[in-house]
Amino acid sequence: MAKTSIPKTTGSSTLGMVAKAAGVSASTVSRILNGTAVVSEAKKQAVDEAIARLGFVPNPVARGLAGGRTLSVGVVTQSIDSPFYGVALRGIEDELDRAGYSPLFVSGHWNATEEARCIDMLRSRRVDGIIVLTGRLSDAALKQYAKALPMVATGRRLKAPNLYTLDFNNFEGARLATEHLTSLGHQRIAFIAGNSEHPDANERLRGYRAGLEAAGIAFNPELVASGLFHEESGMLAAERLLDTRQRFTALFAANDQMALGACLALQRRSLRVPQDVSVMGFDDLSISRYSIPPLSTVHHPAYELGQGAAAAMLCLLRGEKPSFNLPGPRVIARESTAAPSTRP
Amino acid sequence: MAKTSIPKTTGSSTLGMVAKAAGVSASTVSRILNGTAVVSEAKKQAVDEAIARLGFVPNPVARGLAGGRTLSVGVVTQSIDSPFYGVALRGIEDELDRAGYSPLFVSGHWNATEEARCIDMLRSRRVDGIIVLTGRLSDAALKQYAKALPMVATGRRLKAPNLYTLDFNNFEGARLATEHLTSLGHQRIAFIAGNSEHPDANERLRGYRAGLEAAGIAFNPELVASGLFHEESGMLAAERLLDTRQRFTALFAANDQMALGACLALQRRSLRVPQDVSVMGFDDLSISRYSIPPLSTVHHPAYELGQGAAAAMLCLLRGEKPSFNLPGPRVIARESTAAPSTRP
DNA sequence: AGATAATTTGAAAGCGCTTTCAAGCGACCC
DNA sequence: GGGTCGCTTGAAAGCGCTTTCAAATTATCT
Repeated sequence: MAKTSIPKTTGSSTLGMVAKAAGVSASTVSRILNGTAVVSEAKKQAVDEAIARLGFVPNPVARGLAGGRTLSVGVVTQSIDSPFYGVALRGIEDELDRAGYSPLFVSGHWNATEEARCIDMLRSRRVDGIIVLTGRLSDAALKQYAKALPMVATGRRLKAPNLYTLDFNNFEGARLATEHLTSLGHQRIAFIAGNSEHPDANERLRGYRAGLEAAGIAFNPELVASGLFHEESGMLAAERLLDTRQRFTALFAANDQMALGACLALQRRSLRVPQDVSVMGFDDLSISRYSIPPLSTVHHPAYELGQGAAAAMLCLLRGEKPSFNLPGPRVIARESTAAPSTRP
Repeated sequence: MAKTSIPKTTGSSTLGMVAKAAGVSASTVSRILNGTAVVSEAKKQAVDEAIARLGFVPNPVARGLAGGRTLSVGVVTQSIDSPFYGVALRGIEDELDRAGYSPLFVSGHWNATEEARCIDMLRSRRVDGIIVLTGRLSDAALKQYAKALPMVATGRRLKAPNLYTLDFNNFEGARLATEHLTSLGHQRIAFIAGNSEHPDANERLRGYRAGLEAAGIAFNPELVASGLFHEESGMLAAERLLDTRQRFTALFAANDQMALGACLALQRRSLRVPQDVSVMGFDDLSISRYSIPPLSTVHHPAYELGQGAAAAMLCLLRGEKPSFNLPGPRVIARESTAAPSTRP
């Protein structure tokens, strides 16, 4: 185990002590700390020196009470252990940290009521702003919240004062995925959709249909099954698809987790991926690179999404207008997709 | 999208307003809120009614400043998007939530210095206690911190006032895994260890050796390669193992992620799992149930670990002595392990 | 030079809550 | 019946910081 410095006695020096030590008033120290006003160079020196000597660290709690700003931003995610959003959280954390802010993560569990509770809680904790990762809150509610606090939301496209949204192009991603499959020569492409309360799910379904259409393939509702974005549901959906006796040479799932579940279902029925059925996912989870076979998928820049959301929040906090371009979708062709075998 | 109630105007009523509305003093309201002292039933009624009518919610920031308690506990994890610790975080979140506390997650990135910074930060935010999920901080540092704040740590076994630790029996888990393999008839069992700065890594290696010994199999250092607990490193380690030309019929990796990476390496060399090589993981990540083939592993109760840590913290906070029994390790035999094929 | 405007600075009033401290008030006792 | 004790309650003093507001200082102008 690495050697660790013994914790210093809690930074319990206060602004008042710094003021006294530097021979100035508390207000002056505060002003220097916040750059709220011009202070003579001499005093600034003295104060800086005193701060260093006392190892003073401002107390965010007191700051929050007095000034209203806590240097913390609330993050409403849906499940703290989501493999996809987890990466986004890391992006948020990194970006916020750079600016001296800290995130406050809370989970809404895909439930509007709970998300609202989370937001109330965050507000009572006086966060300076709130980032909402997708979720089920209505656009109206979000706009309403933005009247009181800077808000950034992902997974939607909204314009409102004090609110910034960034959205990944799910439609285009799914269209590209489908195109990848059709260009390999697949004609009968099954689709495992996400649950339709999820906005992304519908966009991806639309993209799938657009991709088919572009290739002149008729949409066949019998080739579509629905899942809940996790492995188990993907497995079940694939089984249902298989049970319909509809033939298909490729299977596109609305996310990697369902694709992985589907692969297992195929394998259980002795169908080989990709020789018998090509499988395509969506999101590019880090695990997908190591599945067997490595999963072809659409890269979804989760880290950048989180980072961008945080950067936008920082802008809002500074009173600037954020502008951020999320990388577009791109197909990652790995080994789970191939041309259909010649004899069907 | 689900319909959402419009956010109520921020709960900006204060304790003072409640006091006035109920015709009592602020102190009385505070006492009722905290149960700090006996208050006549009549006033209690009046206050409760006023609280309800005004929709009053105590401001945790002010509470934190005045009373020192913020109803929040800091959680030092190593990476917010770890598939294993993510589940533990969920356990913490759930358990804390039940008691009205909220977690403050920060990432130490497996770096003692950074962990120390995190703890300082948490303390400056006046958390009521800190949970450290494994990590690299020295035991001494932890004990030191515990002098100032209740601490709970996982991944070690320590006795100190105001400090509670809970540790999973990694040794026994690895021993059981090895036993599972030997009892299937494997004699040549390779091992992918974790990096040795990680305490768990060493325990698991010990368990592997103990398992071998119990079966009367000599430990062969050439059959051990080292990884970094992620897929890529598992894949690389497996390749190194394969390159040594040492024969082995089973491969045990110190965690699931490395096991999954190893599976891919085997597949790339046209070795079938489990027919040619049995593979065993450790941790039982949710994904492992859906890998191909589904991975045999040792169940590590991450959720319960988090929950237990949180419960212990709540005890400490109440001034009680925590006592919590973590479920022991148990082998989950899935399809990646089988008896070795008769002709080697 | 005297007056006025522009700066720097400190005193003091909170932010919303907790927590002494002591007052108020019946009950209880000899 | 006066004194003591135990209980509920309110006033007031903070917690550590920000932010008016006004005083003190310096610069600027006629």
